[in-house]
Amino acid sequence: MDTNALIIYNIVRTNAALNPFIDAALRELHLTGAQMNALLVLRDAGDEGLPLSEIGRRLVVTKANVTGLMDRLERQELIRRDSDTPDRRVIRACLTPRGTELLQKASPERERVIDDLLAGLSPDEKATLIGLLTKLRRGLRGKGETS
Amino acid sequence: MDTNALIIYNIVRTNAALNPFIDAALRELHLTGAQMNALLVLRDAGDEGLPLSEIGRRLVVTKANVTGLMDRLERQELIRRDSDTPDRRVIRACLTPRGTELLQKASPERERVIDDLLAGLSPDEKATLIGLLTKLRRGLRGKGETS
DNA sequence: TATAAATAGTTAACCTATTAACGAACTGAC
DNA sequence: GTCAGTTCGTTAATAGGTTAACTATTTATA
Repeated sequence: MDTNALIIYNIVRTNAALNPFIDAALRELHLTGAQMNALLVLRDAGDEGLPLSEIGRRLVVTKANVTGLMDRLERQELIRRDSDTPDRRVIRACLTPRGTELLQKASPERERVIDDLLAGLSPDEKATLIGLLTKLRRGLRGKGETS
Repeated sequence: MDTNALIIYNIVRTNAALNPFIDAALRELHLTGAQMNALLVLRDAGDEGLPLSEIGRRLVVTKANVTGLMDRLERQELIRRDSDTPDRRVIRACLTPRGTELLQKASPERERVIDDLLAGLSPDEKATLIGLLTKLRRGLRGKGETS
């Protein structure tokens, strides 16, 4: 395998290797990674929540996917949809009290897991890694798709 | 966001950013990334193909997923299932002539796309990136899941 | 003002992935 | 030889992702 293919392989493989650890911490909360990310976006947004389209932009997923995600979070009563908006096309999602409470319980644990996973890298190595991945992504811009 | 969370973010984001480019090159072949990976595994295996369970191990996916993948590749007549095996539980999959031909057509293009995507990094940077991601993954071993 | 274009969200169909349950076949211990 | 356990593959249900087609609404323009 040449160097370039090896880089793609390493990124895909590392991403895949990290997921089970992150997911395991979420399972006892009956949440998936995608659901947690959606909840975190909503928490950062504050009390009024966000239009579904904006959630899609922040998560970099399609609006069809947002519909499904919100359906499943709504079924768990972690978010609610609010149609009472000035622009009547817009539906805002926001955390329920139950959703807020779940995040408060989950955040310290999440941080602990992440810190543990990356304990093998020094601060310098972490900075280098962030820099290289960022540079790689910058090199993708304007190459065809909007990523 | 602290450094550790930023690393996770960067890996997930970079992986997501790469996928559309890789996928776009596959679309004209009517293949998905998962299907291409399965075909590549089968090509490396040679003429006799591989048991479905072994394909799952190499792709690091479940056997249920292998069943579905093979179903779709078989429908396109790129692979075939062979039940005529010593152990009658085992089903081997192997490339059809059509599957082999498709890979020959696809490989140079795939390589070209990958090289283009990584043109922004110097050889030194590429080596460093591979080293750091490998080290990160090594740090995960023995931490709970088998990755 | 009427109409065309853009935007917001849903739905349907598909692919990839998971877990759980199952049947069929093999293996080993008695 | 039989029976328990294990392995192989399939199926079904669920989740996350996609694109394409659709409705409803808003905005811009002629």
